[in-house]
Amino acid sequence: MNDFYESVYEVTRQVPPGRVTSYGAIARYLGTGMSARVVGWALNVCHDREPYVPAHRVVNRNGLLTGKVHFRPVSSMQELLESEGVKVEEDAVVNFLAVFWDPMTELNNQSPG
DNA sequence: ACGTTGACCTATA
DNA sequence: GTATAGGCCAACG
Repeated sequence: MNDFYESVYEVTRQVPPGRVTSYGAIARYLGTGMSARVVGWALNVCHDREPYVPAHRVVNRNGLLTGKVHFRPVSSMQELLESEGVKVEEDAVVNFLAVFWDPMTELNNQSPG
């Protein structure tokens, strides 16, 4: 698999439980060289990746579980998030701004507390 | 090789 | 805030 995909999974796995990030955030973190669409595709094939990729922790910039339709069962994505503490209503993350996790800000310059 | 589609984001009115 | 248009890259037909 291309290093690009691995990078996407790397960042996705970096997302802590109880938090969520957006495709664009991952794309931008990698270097905006690619589009957020490709990130989604990488996550689409994540079901075949070796380590477990918490793709359910990735939502669009609106916090909507647009990718839930690709989970089996479809409700697994929401159940997984809720199981981690992320409340979900109407296929949308509750308090998205609070649980929002940005790799380019969390990984680049981790606040010392 | 060409055209269409897709787990998206950004800019403009 | 809502609605419309463009860009980006990869995979499928």
